[in-house]
Amino acid sequence: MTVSVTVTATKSQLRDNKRPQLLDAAARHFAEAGYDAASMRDIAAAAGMKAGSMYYYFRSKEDLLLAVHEEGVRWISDAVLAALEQQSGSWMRLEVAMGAHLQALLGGGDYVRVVIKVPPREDAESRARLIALRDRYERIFTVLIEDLPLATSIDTRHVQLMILGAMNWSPNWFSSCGDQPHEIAKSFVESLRYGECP
Amino acid sequence: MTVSVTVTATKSQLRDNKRPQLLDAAARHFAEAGYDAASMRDIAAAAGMKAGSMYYYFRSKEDLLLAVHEEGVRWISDAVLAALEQQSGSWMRLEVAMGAHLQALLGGGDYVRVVIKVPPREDAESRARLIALRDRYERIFTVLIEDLPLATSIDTRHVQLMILGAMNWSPNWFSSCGDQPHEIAKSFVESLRYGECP
DNA sequence: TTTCATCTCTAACGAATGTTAGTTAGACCA
DNA sequence: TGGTCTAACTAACATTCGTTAGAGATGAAA
Repeated sequence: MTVSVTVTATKSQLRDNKRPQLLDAAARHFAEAGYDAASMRDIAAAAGMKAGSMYYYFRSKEDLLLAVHEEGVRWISDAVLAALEQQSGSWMRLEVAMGAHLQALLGGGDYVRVVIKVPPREDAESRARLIALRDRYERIFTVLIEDLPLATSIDTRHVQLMILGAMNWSPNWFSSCGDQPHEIAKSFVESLRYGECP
Repeated sequence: MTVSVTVTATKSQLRDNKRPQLLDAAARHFAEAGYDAASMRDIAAAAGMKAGSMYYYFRSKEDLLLAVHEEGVRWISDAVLAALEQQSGSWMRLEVAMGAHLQALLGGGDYVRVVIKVPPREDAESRARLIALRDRYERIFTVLIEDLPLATSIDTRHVQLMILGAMNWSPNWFSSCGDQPHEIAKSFVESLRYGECP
């Protein structure tokens, strides 16, 4: 019995073996070239296949993008939630969350880069579901920001938009910056916390 | 001599010069669909021409994008510099500059949206020149931020990256926000100025 | 009226695209 | 051994794309 179980497990592992490579290749190409400029033939070649073979795993190019998106959202969510565990102090919690977000986005994470840089098409079937996924992720920051002891005149909604914008725009300049993701997070939080000099 | 000069000038003005309409159509399509998904045929149709005719005005699609970029940078630079005239007070100057930037970006400015959302291709010939143009524009904010009386521990370089990121990311959420560009600018500045409650 | 530059169109080219249909090699099961 | 499923391939299909060449059309100038 155990033998047969082991065999089937091995079999199903061998079976879907190239799906991860395919997703990796897609994530890399989408992140670097964008949706249109990343051709199915290029992605397939990077995964060691021919273009037609991909349709055994994914029904369409759009499906491939959606799969990458889901993986990316899961990845960054896990990273941020893990970083938040056992952290206390509202400012420190925001800082580690931002650090994890920036690390996931800038530290070579192709999947996350796709989530940020390559939005699903307007007419994509599962667009609504993906946007809902992303909204739920961003709600982590809603809570973190509402916990901050900010000056009463400040609109926390706008603070959140500012913070997410600042982070998500960072791939545009990071390579020529020199600082580490966590240093950048710390600096961003400081700018928010200590504003005008007394 | 002057007569002939005047005549040729009048002639070229009287001529049905569709270059501006062409640029408008290109800006709109690039802004809404991105570079690849905006086809020359669609752009031409929106300007009341056939695709082949565009090549009388522009040598290539890439050239068209570059022309839109230049126009966009000029537009937003003029808007921000005009808003800064006769404004005093470092915080107020930052606020009006941000308000003008956001207004140009969110108030239906297709050219500016292209500058922000559609970067020139990696292999584009004039990419360096355009990046230089944009850098010069962003240096307006370098000065504005260095003039702020910020807490000494704060890195003004990161403040600038945060502000530009917050602004340039705004097209992603603006439509479902409800606030006006200038209100958003004011709110962003407040978040920076009055941080932690005393 | 003829000439000439300006502007636009038509028609096509070659390349690239996402996708599909049919096939094949190999592993597993009865 | 024969039948079945998996996973990949080949070869093409129908579009669409940016771009070009050459031919008309239009209006000003000579």
